[in-house]
Amino acid sequence: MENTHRSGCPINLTLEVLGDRWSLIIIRDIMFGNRRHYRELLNHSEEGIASNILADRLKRLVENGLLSRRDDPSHRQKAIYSLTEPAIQLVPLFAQMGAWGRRHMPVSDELSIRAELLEEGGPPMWKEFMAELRTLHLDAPAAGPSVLAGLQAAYEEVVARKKAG
Amino acid sequence: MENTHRSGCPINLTLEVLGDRWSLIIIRDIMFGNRRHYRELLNHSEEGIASNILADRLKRLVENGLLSRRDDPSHRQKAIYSLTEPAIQLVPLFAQMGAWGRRHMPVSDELSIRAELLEEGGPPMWKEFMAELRTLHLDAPAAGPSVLAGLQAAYEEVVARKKAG
DNA sequence: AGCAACCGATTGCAAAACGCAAGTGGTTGC
DNA sequence: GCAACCACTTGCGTTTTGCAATCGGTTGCT
Repeated sequence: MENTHRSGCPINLTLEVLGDRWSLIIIRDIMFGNRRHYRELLNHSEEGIASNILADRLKRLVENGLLSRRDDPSHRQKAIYSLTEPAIQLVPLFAQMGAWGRRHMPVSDELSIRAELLEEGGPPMWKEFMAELRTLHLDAPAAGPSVLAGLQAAYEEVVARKKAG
Repeated sequence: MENTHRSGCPINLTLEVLGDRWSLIIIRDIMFGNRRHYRELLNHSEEGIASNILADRLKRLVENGLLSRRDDPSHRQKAIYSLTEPAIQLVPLFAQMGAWGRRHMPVSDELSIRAELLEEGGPPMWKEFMAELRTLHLDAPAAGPSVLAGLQAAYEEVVARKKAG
């Protein structure tokens, strides 16, 4: 028993694992941006995470069972980070966080379009998205059209429209 | 422009306001435990928050518009903290956090019964609960039976059963 | 074979946040 | 008048964060 918890409350325990300023950012980038390597997470980070923080969080998230890490067969030094089933089940939480942020915080258009679609899609879309994440991260059999591709296309359309207009 | 944000992403902005180990704990205690005074939050804290951290978080949450603070007419020194509408709209987020924690973390029975009921009740119950919170915190007109009382009764029943059994 | 670019981190260091215990100045009830 | 209570604050040692530079190893290109 290395780990002593503050309390057995579900909300507290969730906060003990995910309650900091970076853990969910990293999971978000893996989930919605399909960034699977350390270097991708570091260089494309919208929020500018520091390399030591990223390394620490990846380690903690793997220890806590939210990510898995395996070697990349294409490069002896590369590691591939994947979502685990518990992390995939954070989709509804992300949807609610996005919906709340969109309503109450000064979000930007291009970065909130995905949250908007995810909110409008509701639980059926979340389930579909989770199934897709399982095929990407857990080697589950693929099925149906891609929610991720739809979200990405919508994002790129907003970016393009902003650039044009 | 006092505040510079890491990015305009809704999830990031939500984390900038709520992404620490205490802010949501405090809102949870006000929301589900109806603790409205500093001393109540401090002394009945399941997780043992320190007094300076509590003071700092209350200040920040008021500054960020999640709580409001007003004088208690019954005691010149007492302050009453209330949820604002943005904080009340965190109910679905709490429901998802509780559901996730219950599935993936070592929760205790008596502290997770409320999360279970909130999950089972689904969006209709959340809406009802939010309406009730508005009457408690925003002086909205009261209506219907009390979700909060139901959650509290269920919690106390589990506690009593544990004590007896 | 040599070399630049890239790989996932690690290190050093200063600043900020945290956690604990004690204390502050004031109010209330008896 | 006095103990209990009120919302906080202070001091201080520990931990975490953020930033920049660096590490030893791998890869692709020539």
